[in-house]
Amino acid sequence: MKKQTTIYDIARKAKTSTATVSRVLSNSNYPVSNELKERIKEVAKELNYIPNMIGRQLKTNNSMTIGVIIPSITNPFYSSIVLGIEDIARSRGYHVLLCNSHRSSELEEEYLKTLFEKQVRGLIVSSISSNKELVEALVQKGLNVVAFDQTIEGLESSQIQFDFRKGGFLATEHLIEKGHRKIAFISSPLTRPSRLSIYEGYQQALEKYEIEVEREWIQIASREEEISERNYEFKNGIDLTKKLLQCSDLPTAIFVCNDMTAFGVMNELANQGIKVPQQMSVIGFDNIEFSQMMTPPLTTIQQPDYEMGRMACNLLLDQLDGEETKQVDIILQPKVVERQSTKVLDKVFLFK
Amino acid sequence: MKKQTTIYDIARKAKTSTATVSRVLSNSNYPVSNELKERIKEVAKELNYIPNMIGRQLKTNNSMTIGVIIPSITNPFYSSIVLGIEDIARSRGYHVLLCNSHRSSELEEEYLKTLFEKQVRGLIVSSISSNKELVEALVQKGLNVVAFDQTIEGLESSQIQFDFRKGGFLATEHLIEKGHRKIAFISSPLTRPSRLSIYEGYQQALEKYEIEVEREWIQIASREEEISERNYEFKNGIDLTKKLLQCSDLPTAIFVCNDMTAFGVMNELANQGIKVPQQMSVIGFDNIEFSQMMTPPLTTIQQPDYEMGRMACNLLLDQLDGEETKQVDIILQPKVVERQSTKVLDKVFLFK
DNA sequence: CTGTTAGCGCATTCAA
DNA sequence: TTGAATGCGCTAACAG
Repeated sequence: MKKQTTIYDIARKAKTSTATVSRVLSNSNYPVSNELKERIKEVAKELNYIPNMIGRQLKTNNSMTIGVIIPSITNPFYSSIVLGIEDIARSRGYHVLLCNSHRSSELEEEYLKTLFEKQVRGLIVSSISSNKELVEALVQKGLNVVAFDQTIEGLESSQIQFDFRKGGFLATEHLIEKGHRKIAFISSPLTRPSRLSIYEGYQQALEKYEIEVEREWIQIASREEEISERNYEFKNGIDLTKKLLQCSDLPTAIFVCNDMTAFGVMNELANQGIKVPQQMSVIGFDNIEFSQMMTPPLTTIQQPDYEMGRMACNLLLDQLDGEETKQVDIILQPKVVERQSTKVLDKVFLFK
Repeated sequence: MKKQTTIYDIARKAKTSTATVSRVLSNSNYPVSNELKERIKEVAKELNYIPNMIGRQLKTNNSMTIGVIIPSITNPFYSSIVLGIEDIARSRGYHVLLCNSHRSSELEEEYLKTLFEKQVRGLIVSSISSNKELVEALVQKGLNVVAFDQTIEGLESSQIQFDFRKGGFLATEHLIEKGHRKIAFISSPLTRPSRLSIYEGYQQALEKYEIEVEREWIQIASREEEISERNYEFKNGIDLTKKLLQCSDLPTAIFVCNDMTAFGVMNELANQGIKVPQQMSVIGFDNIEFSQMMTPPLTTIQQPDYEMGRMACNLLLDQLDGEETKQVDIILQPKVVERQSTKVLDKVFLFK
């Protein structure tokens, strides 16, 4: 990188001081005569001046940058959230430093630290780590944090939660209302609170309607795949469905913990010649953009990704701009988006 | 943000100088006695010291950060590329500042400037803008750039190109080899060189095999939707297919300029009860992860997204680390990934 | 081996 | 209205 032009160069050429140049070029409202103002701007343009924000940051201790940590950037659910965050950040003059934890606690901690070192003014995070010491330490040091997706219990910061338990309940109830009683559950490992809640919702619905379910119908992946496994969830859906289909007594409906996994489920069902929804109903969770693009379009639980991103960012920037650290705690409500992957149970199944 | 502990605080408490503290904590290999080294580390831990990279940056003029500009973060093609970039960047100790131009030239220019202001050491960009003045100016100022996807003609920097024309040719030829002669083309606006090349490839294949095609079979969207239109391409596919299906003489196969649009095409075909591939063959372009998840899985042209990201990043960092600005120009080759959305034309169609 | 000092680019206090 | 001077946190040249 060559030596860049600085305000000093401009000051010299415009025969004035760096102070005045700074005042003009940083749009300060400090009074400067119009004549001088013009001259400085002219010289700046002439020299192709582009300010060095590092200098400004060091002085003002205000980076106008926020950090975002998510588990997976290739999962459309998260990329939609990031889009929401970014849209708001941009409109309010902030920039986003995006980090992809790859579902790894170690990477998450590393990023957490780096973001702080880079002096981000705030942080939006879907934490994967059960160890919250570091986040808490940073909050203690004055970092503003908004947690979403995976909420961090006891953290002194704003949170955007989602009622996963109710979502799990609604999904299961939707199937029950369609006449299903043999309802399978396919899920990634229950290592995250969100997934555990979904599972609880499923169980609660079964209980409420006094339905008993075969052990084998509950297929939960045992290991969490970390780092660079790209379509991990899709593959997971395929594998778990294979296992499920080995049961002697098959379910008539499957509730899947998220849409990406549900795509794997549908894929394997198609492979084995099982028609959705005629022979098997499938309901997902998240309502990512792609769920409407599937054939058949996937019935699922709506989690407003883009809006969550916007909300999280607005919350954070309100805190940053307002100086006051009032904690807000929001719980978003789920709803069923019925499409064509679920249907009323055929009588032939009912009396089987 | 409260006042953070600095090396000065540590120096005072450890009864030494900031220079020595800096030497120890920045892992310099400058000799410091073990005893003092230990003491400093201890005090640093005690005070929960986290270095301020802004200070270091201002001094060393080395941010260890690279910028990335892509048109859409929610398009899996780009998010896979970003994943590839990020994986390499991380492994080589760099960080990524990601910007989403929303297919807007203005936003792109704004980001370009901001990234430079933030002192990124290099830039990986899929440029949407036809005005390359700003990029060129920045390159002139010493910014290292690697362009991909949309190549920037005449730019003094490395490029990772893709043979879009050949890809378009191969896709069309694939359909021709399956016996198709009535081959439609559906595309987003041909405003980008990449898409124009795909279209040329399509035309060349038709010419080579002496095939004439109805005007109406070539459906190209007229306006490029910018900013925050999330599933723009999907919708586009739906709209253009609707138009196409109004033709009196229908094609037997459709070549779509990218997978996302192809999803819209397949969706609308399903809606109108037209079976893929029995009644209509569809081939896409890109081979994003989701194309394998569709029913039927989409036949498409492979563009190695993740690997392109890795390659671009390695190229850039080689330049940065090596000091030498040797320009590399790579043209990646396309290949057909045959899945189940295309099939040999039925005789019933042949003799119709 | 250790400490003193200068300065990276900028904004801001203070004095004029 | 302008300019000189200071310092943000850190590293590096230099001196000891």
